[in-house]
Amino acid sequence: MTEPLAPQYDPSRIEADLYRRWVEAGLFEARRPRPGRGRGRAASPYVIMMPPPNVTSVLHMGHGLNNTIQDVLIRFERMRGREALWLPGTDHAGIATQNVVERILAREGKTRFDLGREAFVERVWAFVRETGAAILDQLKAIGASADWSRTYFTLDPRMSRAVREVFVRLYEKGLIYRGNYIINWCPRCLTALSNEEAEKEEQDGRLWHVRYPLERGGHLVVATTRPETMLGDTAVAVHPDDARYRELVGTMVRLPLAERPIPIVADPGVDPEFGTGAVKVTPAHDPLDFEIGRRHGLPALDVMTPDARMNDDVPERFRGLDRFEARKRVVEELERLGLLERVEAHRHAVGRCYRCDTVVEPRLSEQWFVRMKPLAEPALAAYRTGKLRFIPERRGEEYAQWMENIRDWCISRQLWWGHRIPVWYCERPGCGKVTASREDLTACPGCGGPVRQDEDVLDTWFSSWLVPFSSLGWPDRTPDLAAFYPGDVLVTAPEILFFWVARMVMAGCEFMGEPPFHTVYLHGTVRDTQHRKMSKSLGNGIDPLEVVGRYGADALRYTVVAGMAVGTDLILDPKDLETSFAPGRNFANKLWNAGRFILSNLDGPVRPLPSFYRDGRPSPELTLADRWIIARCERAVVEATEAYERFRLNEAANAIYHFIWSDLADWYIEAIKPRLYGDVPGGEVARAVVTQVFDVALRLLHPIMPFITEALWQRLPGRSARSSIMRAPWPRSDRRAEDPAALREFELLQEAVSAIRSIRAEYGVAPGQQVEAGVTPGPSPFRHVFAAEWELLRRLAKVASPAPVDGDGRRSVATAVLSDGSEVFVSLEGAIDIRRECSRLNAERQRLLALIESQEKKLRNEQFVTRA
RNA sequence: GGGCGAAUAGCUCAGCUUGGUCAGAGCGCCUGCCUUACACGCAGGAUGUCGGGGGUUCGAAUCCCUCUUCGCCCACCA
Repeated sequence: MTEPLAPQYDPSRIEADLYRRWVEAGLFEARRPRPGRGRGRAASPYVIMMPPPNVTSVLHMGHGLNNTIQDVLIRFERMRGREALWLPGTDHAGIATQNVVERILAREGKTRFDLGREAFVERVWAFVRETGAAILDQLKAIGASADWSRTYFTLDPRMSRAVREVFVRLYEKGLIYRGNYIINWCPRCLTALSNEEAEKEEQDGRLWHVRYPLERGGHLVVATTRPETMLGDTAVAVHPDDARYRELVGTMVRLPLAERPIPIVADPGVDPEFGTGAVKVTPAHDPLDFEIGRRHGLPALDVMTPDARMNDDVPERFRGLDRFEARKRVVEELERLGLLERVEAHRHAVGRCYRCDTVVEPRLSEQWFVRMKPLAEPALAAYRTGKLRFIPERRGEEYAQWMENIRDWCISRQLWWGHRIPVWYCERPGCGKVTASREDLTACPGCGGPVRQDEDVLDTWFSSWLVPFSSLGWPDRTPDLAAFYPGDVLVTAPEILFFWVARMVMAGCEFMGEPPFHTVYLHGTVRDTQHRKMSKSLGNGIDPLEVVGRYGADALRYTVVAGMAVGTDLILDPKDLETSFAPGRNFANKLWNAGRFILSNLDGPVRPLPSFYRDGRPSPELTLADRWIIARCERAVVEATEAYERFRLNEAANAIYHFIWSDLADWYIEAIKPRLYGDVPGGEVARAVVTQVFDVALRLLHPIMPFITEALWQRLPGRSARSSIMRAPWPRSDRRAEDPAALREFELLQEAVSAIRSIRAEYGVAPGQQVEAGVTPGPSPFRHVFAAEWELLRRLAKVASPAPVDGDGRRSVATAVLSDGSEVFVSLEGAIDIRRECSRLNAERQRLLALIESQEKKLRNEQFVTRA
């Protein structure tokens, strides 16, 4: 324990070791409040649900940012005495994980169909077990103090129980239904996607104007962005009030290429302003067309295969063509037939698969849906009544808007990896019973006939939206559930506000009767210097583990916390880690060295001060510098605490940084050196004060920089490697410490010193030259200046008692005579710098002149008005 | 098409809710220092008409209007 501390702080030597000790001591594990065990009134627990990362994911800066923020909040509240539960888990992430394994299979020249469903799922399980949620271990490297003893996986059997329970309950309530709708289909993943999973992206495209020959002669021109879908047209629609087409309604056109007659219908969904005001209707490939088709009883003709090739319902020459290939061929043929009137550039939004970026195909298919409106109402009410708040606030309106316009949630996915839909169909002809069941069925509950389970699995979010209670044991009434639901804060990136956060609120309201948290803190996105989102595909990512390796976890955490204000993005330069993370590293090193200095100077006698105060007044043993640093410390406690409470983590970081570096290191430690060295009496008090203040600083900083603060804190007198700063109480604010007089007087001294220093700098005299007993090469009057400065630095600790009073009433601490005969006084009344004074007076004069001028102007205007 | 946010030193950003004492931080740059905790440091210094224009006010980075440029979210204009 007594090994000397290296002058260079080396995080790699302490971080892993400290983390292991924290885990071994069980310091991350939340204990359930045990009423009646005499532990006194337990504070209410503080609970954060970690957004479960994908099991197969690799740590990126987004995780780093997200989890650092959560860890800061958790550590803060834990020190404040609340039983803090940060509950981690991993998500099975249906599409993403299945894609990963399919890619591995592809390298072996196989597809999932070669293995078959059962073997494929087993293969994915093997993969997941093998990679072993490495992401969670990576979170440990950045210091995450999550309760690993409660880690869940969204495909665990206990989670499956919750999923089935929810599915069956909603089904029985009539909130889950199966239907034929246009859904977003990913032709590459071969599965349906929810609206949220189909990311809209503006893209330059074209608008083709195509002539559809009227059966009674002439043409009707329709505009389309996707000509290939015309092969599946079953009507043309116009607006009912559109005079141009009124008499055509009810007549037929001949669909080119497919050579089929199709009707012209009138529908209010058509915008007469757009294109030609006539729209081709393809009910199987467009949501609006689907609605029109339904209103008019039109057939839906699906012309594509699941992987978006033209199927057998199109003329033979198009069959098997990829949709974009088919588009080219269709356009070419139309052109040859003279049916292409014109083409114009057109910018429009296309949906892309959020996982593989493939352009989604709106496709008619039978899927399972959740009726969302009844679920959304209580979730919206929770926001409106203030039971749920957002930081930043404006996100609340986004949430409300989404809730108000909510659409049903397509929950079936044509994948194999996931929670299989707990629905069984009776295979006995004539029965056809459909049963949703909590238990696996082997026979139809209606007729006893053979049953077949639905082939599809549930959207991965169907398990994640239950996490706030399923991870605590729901549907059982477990002690954990009773103790830790509802939680407090949800910290996440805005991207998954609708995917996850909104749905968790809905599930919480529906199944637990209240939202799972009261605050949603949405932080920004990590971007590069060109404000592009960091991503693997762009190659502009920063590997947090590399940062940890080079600068330490504390430096990483400091950077992301200090670098981001509420509601803004975090910009980092992937090409210049030094610039981004050196401040954190430098700060850690500064703190380390301050600690080294303090610890190595505690050998001497320490006067244990039971309190710095006697009868509410500062003890007379405290010098001005002591009282000042205690007051600054008090201010830091208040500012940091308030900033943490308000999620202003950057403000907390800045306040603590400034206190430690500018106040404690730059001034106080310098000021007490003469006392510590024994040049001046009072060393024992200085030791007591500096220990106390340093202890507080470490505790304030601990949530942000847990490792270095722990390493230093354990070395303070009376502590051991077994004690942990994690269990140290949060510093309490003490109003007696505010001491405005000490602040004011010490600040005057600081000003005095700077004034003297700048005078010295201006005349180019180096401090080293002062050593020769006032003999300086510069103009001789300045030797007073040197003497004063050095004396001042040495004696900061002693000047609390009144200095001698000059003839004119000033209590001078230092005096400087300029070569022009003018003087700079430095006194406890005020540090007067002649230049500052002049500029102040000048500014005052300017202000008065401006005031007079504007008053005159006003007067003139009034006179003018009066005259007029 | 709607809604929202941002524009402050070379770079990354605070400050704006509650107008004056706020023009700031870190990095970078310049000068001088290896002063017995720290050169990942110390002490000084330069740099901004707070995006443009207008308004309210005795006074605006801060409030209002407008323009410009970026960015985000929502939306079934084929």
